[in-house]
Amino acid sequence: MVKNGRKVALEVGDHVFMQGDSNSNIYFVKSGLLKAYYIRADGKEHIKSFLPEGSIIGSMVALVDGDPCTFSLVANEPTTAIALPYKVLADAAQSDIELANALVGFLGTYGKRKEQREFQLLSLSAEDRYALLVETNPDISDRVSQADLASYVGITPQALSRIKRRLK
Amino acid sequence: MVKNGRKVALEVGDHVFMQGDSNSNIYFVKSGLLKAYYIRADGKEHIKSFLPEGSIIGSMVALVDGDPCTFSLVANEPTTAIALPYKVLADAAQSDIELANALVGFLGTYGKRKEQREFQLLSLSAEDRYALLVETNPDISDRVSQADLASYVGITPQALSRIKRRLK
DNA sequence: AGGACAAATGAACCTCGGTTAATTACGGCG
DNA sequence: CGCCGTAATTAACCGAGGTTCATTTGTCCT
Repeated sequence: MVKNGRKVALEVGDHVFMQGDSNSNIYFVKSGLLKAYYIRADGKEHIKSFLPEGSIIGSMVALVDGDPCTFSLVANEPTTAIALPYKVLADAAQSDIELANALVGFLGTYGKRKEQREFQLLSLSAEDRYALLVETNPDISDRVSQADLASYVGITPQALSRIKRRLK
Repeated sequence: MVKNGRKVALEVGDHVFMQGDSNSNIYFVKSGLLKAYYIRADGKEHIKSFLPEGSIIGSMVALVDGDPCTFSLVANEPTTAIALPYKVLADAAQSDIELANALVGFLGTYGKRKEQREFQLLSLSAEDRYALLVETNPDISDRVSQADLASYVGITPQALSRIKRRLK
């Protein structure tokens, strides 16, 4: 099924889609690193997640309801990915039990990830979230800028710098 | 399918499950109001979500991986719900295409909700989150205590009191 | 009506992170 | 090597929210 997808090659800074676009594809990241982020009305950016090779991503509301994407997706490194329209997947799943269950697996994993993120944002301090990120994803924290790390944690680069000093 | 579930009746304060329990049921809230919350190591509570009648809830990691529940679920009003083991659902979905697609629908909706919550926690101030809650769920904000509202928004009751005053 | 307990508000003080702006690394690259 | 643009750090100030504790407002109960 995935083999039917369209291959996408991206240079650093290329966007897969922008917040507000109509785009109901699911993307399978083959190599490189994507960055998903929100832009607020006042222009501030907030990083939603990092998507290294092996990740699967799409805007849930765009996939499920066909609404405009709620975030932007950009390449942080030269990246290759496979694009597959969700509708194709969902339609095929109507008659393909195996595919339907694969979809269940994907959605379950996605829900799990978001549940963890919700917990972290709700119950952990910025310092704890940073420490957790470094501990669980040392590779990621090496591959992105301080500013992006800070944005992911939900603070400014300056605050992250302070935290790093505190942690000595 | 849902008819095969076990009926659960709860008084105010009764727990459906506690954080750390093994419980891989999906619950369909028929009437009343449930409250999902995390307990941190230091004893602080943080409300994950309110589940009024019509909601569907379960601990995603418990459902998908069989891990201990990551949060507690308690009745905030006298509540009736239907409990259905996720495994039963998932297994039945292996051979029932319609059910599999219903499951896809549930998981998609769940992912959407969590995506929105992530956005709010990451990009909105406490004041904005409170205003948004009152605007989109006026019923909920009437049915729960100030302390619970504050906990959901991610602040203390005192801070919420200040915010309300600011908003006059 | 009065009493008792919980919920909500208010005030004083403190801390963390935001803001702004200056300063110091750290690459390319001519 | 020195220049320049970007990233990272540091500092000074400010404001939102946390903490603690006191006070007020409810609400239920008899």
